[in-house]
Amino acid sequence: MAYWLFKSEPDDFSWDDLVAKGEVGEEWTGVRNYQARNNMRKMALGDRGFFYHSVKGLEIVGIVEICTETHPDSTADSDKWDCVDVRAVMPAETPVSLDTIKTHPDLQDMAIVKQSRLSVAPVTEVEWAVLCAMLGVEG
DNA sequence: GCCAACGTTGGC
DNA sequence: GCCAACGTTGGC
Repeated sequence: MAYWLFKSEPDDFSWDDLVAKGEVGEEWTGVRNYQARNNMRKMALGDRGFFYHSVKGLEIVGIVEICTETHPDSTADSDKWDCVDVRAVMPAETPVSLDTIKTHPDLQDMAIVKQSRLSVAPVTEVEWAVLCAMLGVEG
């Protein structure tokens, strides 16, 4: 299984919005960046990810699961953009802030530190384990 | 194929 | 609200 990080502005689509969608989840639409799209193309059913609030909050607030295969983005006006559906698995017991991530020695290579604009990014197994422990959740 | 101009993202 | 970083566009 692979691990990922999804960023969203809470004013646009928040963790609570995803929780409200329940087991069915929601299409992760609107990605118009090739690198982020390519990351989504590598995702598989059952992969897990972090849900991060950008702009407002600046912290990881929950765990999501990829609940569809990659499929065309229904909101795109061309056929080159794909997405997956994600559903909320569990909230973070203790959200982890960007500031904390930036100061943790094991998390310096994360895209959120090095490439802040990438909205869908891969997470390594080590990063996953470290962050799950900090979040107070079972990876 | 290069690069300047422009638009968007996201932290501060 | 500002601005740095980055990606995309389009003229040459």
